[in-house]
Amino acid sequence: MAKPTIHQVANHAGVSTTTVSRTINSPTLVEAETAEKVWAAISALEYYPNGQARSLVSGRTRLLGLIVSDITNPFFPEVIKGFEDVAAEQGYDILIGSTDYDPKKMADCVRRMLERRVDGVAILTSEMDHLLVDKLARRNVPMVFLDDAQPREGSGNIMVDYEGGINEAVDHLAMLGHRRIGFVSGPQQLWSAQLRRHAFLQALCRHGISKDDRLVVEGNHKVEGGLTAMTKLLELEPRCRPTAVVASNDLTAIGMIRGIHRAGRTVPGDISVVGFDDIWLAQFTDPPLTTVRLSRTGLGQQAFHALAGGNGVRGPVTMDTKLIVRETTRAVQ
Amino acid sequence: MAKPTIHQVANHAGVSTTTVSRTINSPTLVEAETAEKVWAAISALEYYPNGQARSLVSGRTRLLGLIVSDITNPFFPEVIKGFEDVAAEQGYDILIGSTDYDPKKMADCVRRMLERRVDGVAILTSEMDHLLVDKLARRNVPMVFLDDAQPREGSGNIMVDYEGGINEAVDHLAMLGHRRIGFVSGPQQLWSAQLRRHAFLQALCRHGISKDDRLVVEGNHKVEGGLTAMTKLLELEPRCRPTAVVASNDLTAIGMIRGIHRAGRTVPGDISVVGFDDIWLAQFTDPPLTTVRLSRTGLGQQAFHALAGGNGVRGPVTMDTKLIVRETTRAVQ
DNA sequence: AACCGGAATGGTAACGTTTTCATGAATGTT
DNA sequence: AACATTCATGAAAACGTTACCATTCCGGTT
Repeated sequence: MAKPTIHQVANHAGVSTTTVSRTINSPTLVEAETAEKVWAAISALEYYPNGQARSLVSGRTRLLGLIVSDITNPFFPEVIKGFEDVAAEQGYDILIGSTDYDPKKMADCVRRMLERRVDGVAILTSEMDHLLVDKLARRNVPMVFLDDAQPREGSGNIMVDYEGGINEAVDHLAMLGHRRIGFVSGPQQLWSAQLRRHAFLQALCRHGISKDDRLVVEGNHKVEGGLTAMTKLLELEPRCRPTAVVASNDLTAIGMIRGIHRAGRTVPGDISVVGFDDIWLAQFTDPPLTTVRLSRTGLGQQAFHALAGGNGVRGPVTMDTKLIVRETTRAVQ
Repeated sequence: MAKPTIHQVANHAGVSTTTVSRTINSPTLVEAETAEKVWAAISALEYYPNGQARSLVSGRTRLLGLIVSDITNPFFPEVIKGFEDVAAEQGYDILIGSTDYDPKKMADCVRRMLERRVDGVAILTSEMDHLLVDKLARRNVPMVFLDDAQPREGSGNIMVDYEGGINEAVDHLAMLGHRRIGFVSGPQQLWSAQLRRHAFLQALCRHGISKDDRLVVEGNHKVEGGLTAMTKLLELEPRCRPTAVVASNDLTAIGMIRGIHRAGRTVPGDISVVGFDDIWLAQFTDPPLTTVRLSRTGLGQQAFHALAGGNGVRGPVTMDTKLIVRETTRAVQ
């Protein structure tokens, strides 16, 4: 009684298992009266179809893999939420795997996904092994990546329009009269970090501001990296010092604000700060952070659609970004 | 070739499927030489056993459900991480479900878990329907809860030692000379919020500080609730106003700090603040937050062990808490 | 009256594993 | 030398579904 099978339901309703299956999956094929009996039996026995058996025969698991590097990074939970919400709506379940930036764990994730026969997998982590990806490709597992440097044929790729948002940010700062604008980048071995840095330099160029290498320093996309990078910028002699800084992500921006405060200066009084991502907490920093928003729930949704959306054609998708002006930017004195 | 079965492997190695299965699952039963041939075939064909088929016959899915209310709440990602890390280590996969505080979505989660035949489910959300829980219980699905008000026979329950940590916090404040200590609670329909509030009042009592109802106000465990609660506390006439406040969680504390700043006062100069949880970002508030730490990765690990740990006996477990002194507390002037 | 077509249902063979149970071959025991 | 015992393997029966092919029954054509 604990876990009734389709046979028990069939018995209880006095029909064949085929009919029960049909009642559930293609209701039009069974007479109303019979269907009623079947449903009665189903709820009487509290029958839940066995997903394993189901997908064994159908070949589809309605299971999607989602690989992220670190769920603890404030960037990811919202991505996951977006993905999961729309997946659940469509009857898909999701299998989460985090790699912790460890190739070994990454390989493990892939193995698990393969054994579970996921219907697709979204790989939202930056460091990925080509051999592993090929392994998935060979088995025709639909895939989607985030900011993949070398997009693969037949795989989805979600591209973020870094240029758009960062341009807006620099526009905004230029409009406020800033000419010495610094940038704290992410780790440059990260492709997406390179993209952001490049977008910044280009925006600068567009405003006819000549590049000053001392104003571009490398962080690590973490709070602590932003803090030390800022300290470095503040050590410049006063006339070189930036009056505004753009960060490669919000965590970095938060670290930078701390650095500025720690040096006894104020934001935006002395220095304006612009972040990137608009993580949830950006609105709660002190003062609230002006930043470029990248919709992460939207990103999750796109990732889902690229995998199981509908038509099955997978191609590149662009996520656009837009500047959210809060209180860390002000006209230069 | 795309998805080789155990038969193909058997053929390729010139043995029976039984032998292949044994090579994988109980290597002692097969001769070294044969095993070698089998492994060669396995890697030549890139064979991954089909998990669905596997668990269909074995009855175990090695799949664990994890239901949370909102993955976006900074409390959860670390819990998930703790849970997932140890689960992966033991060869379990996890199925994530979030309820968004919506009973309908909760019911949906339960149905999905049941259909997937999870080997156990951790329900880390506060609002849960008894009927749903009974449904799981009737099917003998191992369960574990967080701060369950009415622990069920045979189900695990993880209890947080709120008293311990909050006592430490009040000790700390009393030691610094504070006598008028406020508390901003969580929503009182939440059992765990009641527990925290109660722990605070008891700690106060222990220090011979009489309760002042004006100093205990209800928040909502969010930043915005902390802010408005604090505003309310600051409206008290100066001689009643608290010199220190304890928050029911860190989000609330962050809101409170903002409220204090907004009123033109300083932390900890004018008012000391203590949070609860020690979410990741607590160390990055300005100034860094003194708070009571509750190890969330530890919590996730406990949840896993309660489900699949080993001996199979499930009972209550206590998570202890401890004060982390940072920079939002100072001796009263 | 014989026939055809469709609608409703049932029987059974897949799906890819693991788990009996059975079979030999080899080793050890008396 | 006959007989247990272990060891390494294989054949076939599960596991719970769905997909395919019958079968039956009925109303409608000719």
